[in-house]
Amino acid sequence: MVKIGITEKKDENFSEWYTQTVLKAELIDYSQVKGFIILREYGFSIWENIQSILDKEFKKDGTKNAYFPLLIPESLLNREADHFKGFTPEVFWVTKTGDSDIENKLAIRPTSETIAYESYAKWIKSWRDLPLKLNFWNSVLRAEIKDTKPFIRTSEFLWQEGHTVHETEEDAIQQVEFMLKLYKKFVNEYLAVPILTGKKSDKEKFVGADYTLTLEGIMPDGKALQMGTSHHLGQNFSKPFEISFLGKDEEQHFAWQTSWGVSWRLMGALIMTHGDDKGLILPPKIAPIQVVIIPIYYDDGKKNEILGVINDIVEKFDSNNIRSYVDSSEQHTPGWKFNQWEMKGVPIRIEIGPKDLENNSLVVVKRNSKDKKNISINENPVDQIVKELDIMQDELFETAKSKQSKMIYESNNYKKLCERLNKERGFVKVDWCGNRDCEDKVKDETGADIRLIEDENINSLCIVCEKNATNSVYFAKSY
RNA sequence: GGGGCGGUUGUCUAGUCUGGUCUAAGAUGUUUGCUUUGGGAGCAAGUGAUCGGGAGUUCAAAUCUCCCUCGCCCCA
Repeated sequence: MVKIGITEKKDENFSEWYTQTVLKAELIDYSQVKGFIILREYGFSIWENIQSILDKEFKKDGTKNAYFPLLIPESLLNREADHFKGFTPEVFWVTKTGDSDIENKLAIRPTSETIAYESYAKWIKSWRDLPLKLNFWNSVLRAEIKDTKPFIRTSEFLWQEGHTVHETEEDAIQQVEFMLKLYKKFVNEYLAVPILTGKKSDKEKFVGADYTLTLEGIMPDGKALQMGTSHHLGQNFSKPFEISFLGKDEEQHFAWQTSWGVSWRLMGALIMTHGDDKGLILPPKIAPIQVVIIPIYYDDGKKNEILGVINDIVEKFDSNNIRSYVDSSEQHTPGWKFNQWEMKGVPIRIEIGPKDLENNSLVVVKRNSKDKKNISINENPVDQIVKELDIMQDELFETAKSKQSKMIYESNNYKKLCERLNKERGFVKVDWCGNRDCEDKVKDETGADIRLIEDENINSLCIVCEKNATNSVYFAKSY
């Protein structure tokens, strides 16, 4: 047999496996420019599914979509000093039009806070204008010099950024927490990826935020992947951008703000979490094609009969909102198609050939378990497949959860913490005093940082300095 | 930020060390025809590469030198 699929095993050479999978499943291709990838139609349709589900949820919460420009004047970008400092090393600048220099250079947006808030300041006059909740589906550019990886770290990425403005701090906090929960629910229920959630340390939070809430995935190689963030911006932007309103008390107040986003990193997490040695495995709820149907025939008579049966099934799939595809191409043998669609992660495959026609049945194969069974054409096969898709969605989540739980450790000994982080990777839960020095010490020794703060106000000792600890946190190496 | 490996046709690989046999080989793909189809079919003919880009050394460069670029891996 010629080996033309994925040639690396997921357990043995995870990085190479990942690269091959995203390329061979035709999710992406590389572009001519370092750090930039082409999202191909199959990959884009996964992103479209993510978009459409989240978009509905945002709108339910009263958030509306808008679009802001790609180019930001430097004067706007540096109005909030911390924010500017945080982003400036990775900003792409536009300095010319044609051959002429631009007098005031323009930043290609690394994120839209500044350009949006300039407008927000003009639009918001009174408490009646609040809350203002907008979301932008766009791409942002942040120069990545090294260690680029499709979906995980690229210089341009697709995402959504939500930007809300509120009358009170309580309202803003509620929004920040609401978005975290919304994201978590989506990631768990649709992507079937288990995550941990919590607060970022001051070192790791979004520059310009009071605090940042995060969703952290644990990839099969034990490294953390930040899969989304929700920021409480406090009044850090409303003050420099003068987003103020006349309150019910007839006084001027600075507004309270939030921003939150998820990117196509979610797709990276999806691929890493579920894939196997044969390629992608896509959870049914997010798969562009949920069921692929492969006809098998030896002569034209059977061919027409089989395609007829398939047409009936496809109609039923359509009316049940099941995304199906019939691979009736004649340039490949069924065996080739089996491998191809497995590589592309389609949850369920149906085979139908002369033998099945005789028995009045279909062969149904599940991508995750490779279980193969016959189901009768007469007994509502579509209903059965709908059920199988539901079951598979759950199975993928359960499998991912049990794998993830094996990579979460606790420790109360500094040496063991370092050993663990250096050797086995994974997340290690420890108690921490809240001091930046202790955080940096672990980073220096292991390369790991605090991925999230889980509990606050605990009563224990810091694993590094052994003074009073205030938080329990997870350390991990990260993408 | 530091280090290592690599780029040869759409894809994968040989050739590079030791320059000449390379007018670049094989597999796979692709096109046409026949034949086949239940786990990556077969035969035949055709197609496809300014050897990542630039400069240099040389009588002669895929091969040596320098610069650039893209990808991958390890470390921080």
